[in-house]
Amino acid sequence: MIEKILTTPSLPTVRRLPTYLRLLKELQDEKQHYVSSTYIAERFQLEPIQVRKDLAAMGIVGQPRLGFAVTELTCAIMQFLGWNNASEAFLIGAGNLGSALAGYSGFADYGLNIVAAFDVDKSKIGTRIHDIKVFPLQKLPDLALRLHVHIGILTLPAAAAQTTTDMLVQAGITAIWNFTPVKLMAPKGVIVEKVDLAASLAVLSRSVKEKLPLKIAQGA
Amino acid sequence: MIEKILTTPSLPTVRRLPTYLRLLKELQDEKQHYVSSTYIAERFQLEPIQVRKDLAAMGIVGQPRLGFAVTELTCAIMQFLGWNNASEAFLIGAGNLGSALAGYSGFADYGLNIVAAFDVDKSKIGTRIHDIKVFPLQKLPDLALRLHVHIGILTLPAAAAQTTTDMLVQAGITAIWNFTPVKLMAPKGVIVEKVDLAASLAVLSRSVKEKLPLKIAQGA
DNA sequence: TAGATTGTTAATCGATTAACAATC
DNA sequence: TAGATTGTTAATCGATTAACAATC
Repeated sequence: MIEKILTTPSLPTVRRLPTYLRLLKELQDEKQHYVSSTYIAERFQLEPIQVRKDLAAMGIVGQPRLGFAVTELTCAIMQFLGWNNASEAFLIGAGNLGSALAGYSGFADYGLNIVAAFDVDKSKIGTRIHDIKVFPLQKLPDLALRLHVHIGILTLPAAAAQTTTDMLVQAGITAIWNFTPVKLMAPKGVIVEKVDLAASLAVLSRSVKEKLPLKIAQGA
Repeated sequence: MIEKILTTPSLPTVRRLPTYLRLLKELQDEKQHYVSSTYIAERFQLEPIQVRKDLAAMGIVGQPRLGFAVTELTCAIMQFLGWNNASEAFLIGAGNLGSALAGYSGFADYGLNIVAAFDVDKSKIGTRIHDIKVFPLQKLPDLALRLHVHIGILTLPAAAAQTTTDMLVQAGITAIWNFTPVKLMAPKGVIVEKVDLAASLAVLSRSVKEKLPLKIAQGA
C-alpha cells in the first residue's frame, strides 16, 4: 500500500489553520456538509489555490464539484494541531496580562488548559485569578513534575523573563508561549513561540505613518 | 544633489525593528556609541547581512570597522515608526484583555497613548481601568471627532467585532489594532493589524506535537 | 452532458543568504 | 598597514500564484 508522503506544512500554512477552523465550526452550526476552497478563500480574501494547498497539507482530499467535507476537515485540522485533546499549561506571571489570559475562556477551543498560575508577588500568592490558583514561583518545578505539565505561558516583566526561562527549562518545561518583549535564549529542544506585540504595533504604526507623508514629502 | 531612493522596508523588516530598538536602548544605557551588524545579529540569532539590509532600509549608513552610531540608529528607527511623538488611541472593550492593555505601561515606548476606553457594559461605564476612564460605546464617535483620535484597539468579544468595526470606521477611526479572533472587513483606507493569538498558539501546538510523533509513527 | 471544483506541475515573486569589493 | 566591517550585486530558497488536466 502506497502512502502519500505529506510535506510538512509551512509556518504560514499553520498560522492560517485556526482561521479555517473558525469558519468550519460556523458551517457546522449551519449544517453545511461541504465547503469549497473558493468559498473559504472569498471569506478571508485569500487565493483559492492557497487554501487548497493548505488543506492538502493536512492530508485531506476534496471532491470535485463538492469541495471538502466539513466534519472531516475539522477533525483533520484539530488532529494536526493536537487541539482535540487539551494540553495543560502553567501561567507564569499573574499580573494584568496573565490575569487576562487566565480569564479567557476561548483557550478551551485551542486545546489549552491553564491549570495553575505562579508569581513572586506575596500579595498574589494564595489568591485565585479567574478560578486559577496562584502559587509561589519556587513551587513550579515540583508541581510541573507531579502534574506532568510541559507548557509555560510567560506573562511577567521583561527583566525577569530570561532568568525565569532558565528555571522553567530546568523544571522540564519544553514549550514556552512568550508574551514578554524579550528574545529568549533556550536550549535546542525547547520550543519558544513569541507573541510579539511590539512587532505588531510596529506594522500598524508604520502603515499609519505611511498614509500621511504628503506634507513631509513636499518639504523635501 | 542625488538622493538615494529607499525601497520601502518589507513587512518582516518592520517587524524586526522593535527588537533592534530594545537593544539600542540597552546599549545607550551602557554608553556604547557604536554597534556592528555582527553584534546585533549574534544577540538575536540573525544573519549579519540581514541586519545590515534592515538598517539600510532605514536610510542609515554605517562606518566600516566601527559599525552604526547607536543614537543615530535609534532616532532613525523611532522616526521611521513614528514612535517619537505619541499617537492617541481608544480602547474598545474594557474586559480582561482591555484592562491588561490599559495597565501596560510599556506602550509609552511604542508611541501609543490610550486616552479613553469604551464598553457597552453598564457596570463598567463610568469606572476607571488603570486610570483610563470607561465611556459608553455610543459616545465614541463624538469623542473621536473632538479629540482627533484615529486609532482603535479592539478588545471585545468576537461576536461584536465586525459590527463595532463598522461603527468605528463610520466614526473616523482609520487604524485598528485587532485583538479579536475575527478577520475584520474594512474599507480600503482603513488599516487593520491583527494580533493573532490563535495563529501563534497553532505554531506552538504544532511544534509540541511534532516533537512526540515517535509512538504514532511506529504504529503506522 | 456541462461545468464547477480539485489536484498537479510549472512559473513567479519576494525575502534571505552568499560573495566580495570598498572603506577606514 | 592589516583586518574588521560595510554596502553592493548576484544566487538561493521558499511561499504564493498561474495554468490546466482530471474528476464527478
